[in-house]
Amino acid sequence: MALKTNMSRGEIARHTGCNIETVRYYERIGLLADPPRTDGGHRVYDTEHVKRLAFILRGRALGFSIEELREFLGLVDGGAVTCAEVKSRTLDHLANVRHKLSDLKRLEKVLKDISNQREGNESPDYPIIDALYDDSSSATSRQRQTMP
Amino acid sequence: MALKTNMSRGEIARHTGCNIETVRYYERIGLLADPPRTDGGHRVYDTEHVKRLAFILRGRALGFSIEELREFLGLVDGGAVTCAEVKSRTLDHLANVRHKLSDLKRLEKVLKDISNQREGNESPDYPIIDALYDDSSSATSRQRQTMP
DNA sequence: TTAGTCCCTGTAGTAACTACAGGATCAAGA
DNA sequence: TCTTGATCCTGTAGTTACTACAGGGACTAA
Repeated sequence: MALKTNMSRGEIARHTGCNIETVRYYERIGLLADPPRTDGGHRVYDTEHVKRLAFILRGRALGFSIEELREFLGLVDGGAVTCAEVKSRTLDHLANVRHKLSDLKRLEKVLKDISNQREGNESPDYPIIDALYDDSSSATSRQRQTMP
Repeated sequence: MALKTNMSRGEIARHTGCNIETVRYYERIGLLADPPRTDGGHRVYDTEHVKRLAFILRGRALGFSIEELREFLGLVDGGAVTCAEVKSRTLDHLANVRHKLSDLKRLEKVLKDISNQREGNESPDYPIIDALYDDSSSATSRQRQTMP
């Protein structure tokens, strides 16, 4: 369906499936720009706002912190970073994303195995934990989910 | 390297790369079991604790909520759920995981493109946002990242 | 023009950590 | 064995990322 323009705050919240208070929060902390208003003071959002909000929400669902998303969006907005910085940060993010990908793939496999096996038997110890655990994964090489 | 047993709280925190207070928090809310103690009252952790903690931390980094992780761990511990419930929840989680996978793959592709292109030029609008945005992704079909 | 729904702002609560204070325990070295 | 510095203990309070509520104003359909 085509995306309606000139939406209210409630409408973009409903469209993206988030709480209206979350939209408000992202505006307050500067992650979403303040949209124009009607004469009466009601906010009016366009498709760019919706896209940006949708991006933030999915990013959050994927475990990126607000500050990481601020950086992603900085790449878009052309913030006060140099070209070399953009490249270096992008590569950092890429490594991070690839780690998450491989973790998720292992988890997917285990869940698929469980749902295939399980119907009448009761094998008690699923390898779920092992799916996201390997001995080499100690500490420092991994990124944190939620900033300093 | 082989995993040391009988670790202190500080040691498992260091080994998994998390804050010592986080370990404490997970114990307080019952996500990690209370380990045995020394005569003096110091906690003593074994490899199972470490694995479980590592699992929780990665799960959190992937955007699963504490309650979702409690369910995953419930599958392991054989909580008070029926076999049919286990299956149904597993399938829910699987769908959720696959959504995250496809989102991450798109983000990976865009970041890779950026890091390949970008060196001297300045194409200003990266398709980052479009990577995690598609018009069909309205609201209700998506799972939330952080519980009711 | 009024009734109902939605939006406005400010403030306060919750989830998931994170930090700090003041004291006890532990392990290594003298 | 004693000391000393690092680490652990408990309790409490702060932070991040939302979420909820209250009291009043704007918008729209009848």
